[in-house]
Amino acid sequence: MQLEPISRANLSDAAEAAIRAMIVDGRLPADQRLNEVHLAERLGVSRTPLREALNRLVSEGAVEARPRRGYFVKPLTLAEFDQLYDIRPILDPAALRLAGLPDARRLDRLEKLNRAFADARTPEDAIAQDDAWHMELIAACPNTVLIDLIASFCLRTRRYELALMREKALVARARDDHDDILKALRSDDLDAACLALEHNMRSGKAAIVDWLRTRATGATKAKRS
Amino acid sequence: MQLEPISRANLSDAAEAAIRAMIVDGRLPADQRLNEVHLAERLGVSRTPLREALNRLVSEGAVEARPRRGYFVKPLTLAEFDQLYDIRPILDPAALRLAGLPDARRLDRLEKLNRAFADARTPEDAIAQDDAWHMELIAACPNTVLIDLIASFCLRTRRYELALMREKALVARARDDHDDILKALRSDDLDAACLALEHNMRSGKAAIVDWLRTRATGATKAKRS
DNA sequence: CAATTGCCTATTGTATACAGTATGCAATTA
DNA sequence: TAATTGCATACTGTATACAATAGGCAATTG
Repeated sequence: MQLEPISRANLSDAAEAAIRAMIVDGRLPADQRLNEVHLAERLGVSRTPLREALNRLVSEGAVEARPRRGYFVKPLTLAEFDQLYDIRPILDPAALRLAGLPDARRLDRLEKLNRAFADARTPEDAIAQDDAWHMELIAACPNTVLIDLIASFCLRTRRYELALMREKALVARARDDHDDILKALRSDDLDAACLALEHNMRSGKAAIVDWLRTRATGATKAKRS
Repeated sequence: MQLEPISRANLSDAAEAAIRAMIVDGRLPADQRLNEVHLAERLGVSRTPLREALNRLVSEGAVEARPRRGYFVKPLTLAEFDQLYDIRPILDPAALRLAGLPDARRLDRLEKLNRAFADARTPEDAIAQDDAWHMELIAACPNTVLIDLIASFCLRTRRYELALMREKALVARARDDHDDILKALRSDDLDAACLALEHNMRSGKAAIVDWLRTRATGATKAKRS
């Protein structure tokens, strides 16, 4: 018989997930100082696993560490977003090229994921489905380092995408983009698929850039944790 | 007057650097278990900063963490190297393209660095100069996330390059590669420079792959820390 | 009154103590 | 003798105690 090993929870991982969720959905606003003692109390863990969690979030880019000053929620900036989204259209098509044309089973899964994406009720769900779609697209890529790298970029861009999705529903356009990519793949045209993928990432970027531009920058005053 | 702020040492950073050095130069062999208590004693720090250092090395890819089992020196594998070096020729030319043609001052610095590279006495020095050359080449790239990413790949590939350089001196070929890139840049031909850069990375890869293949894999038995 | 300096407090950096788990060995049983 | 089980031990995961530093406030001085 086949059993999943029961998850013996690890406090650092739990804290990391909890803090990331609070940052992503805005309960911890930009530039918020993260007081170790208060935050540890609120999460019901000690400072040791909390600090491990914070350090991982630093390497993920969600939190900034100023030595001997503390940890702060990294604000969303047009500059960072611009840079993150200039990298994805480099990485993703390269991964797809290495993956080659997907087999029939994967194509079916991609169509199913795209429908789930279109039907998503919440922004959180939509982004999760979109990420899942893109990861499935390149799942056959033999370069796992590249796959991990792309996955880490998914996490890093999530805050931006969520902030946008809260205001605008851009799912329809992205779903059509995905359909275009699938169509090219079904005609065994890898080059066209890569181009469409690049276009998908760049147009997604343009939408968020517009939104960040119109938004009054800053204005989120830091309060105590 | 201009003063450097004196470095108020941070034990985590110091430990991180010390452990990385020991891994890179082989004092800590592959698959070596890193006992927290022993290693902390040897470095003269407590377990807390040591663990922070180890966790950072994990995200750098030099160390592997098995939950509740401990930390281990990640062995060099052909598979990982293959993947790392398939990514650099994607990232570096993209960064160069974003950076555009370098100005005269940067070209001069590049030639100077290339001479220092050719004159390097030790493998460590040669690799440091090579990395410096590549980072200088893309220094004008406005995408700092991409630059940081490439820098992190430099660190991750360093162990492989050092292992190779210890046996073979491949500096001459790489120096000529660099010269080719510079020549293209001086003729204002960005496309040709990007192509030459890609070739430089791929041929470097081929050399190390050959070496890893001929080497008897494994054979480095793990001992206590 | 402005500027500087010294002290106080809050907070991070580090060390250590405690708890729980994985691994190896010995004892036991068939 | 082989297999299994219980136990001892060493190690990681977590909590907490201690040390050191940064920032603010007040006192002092010109």
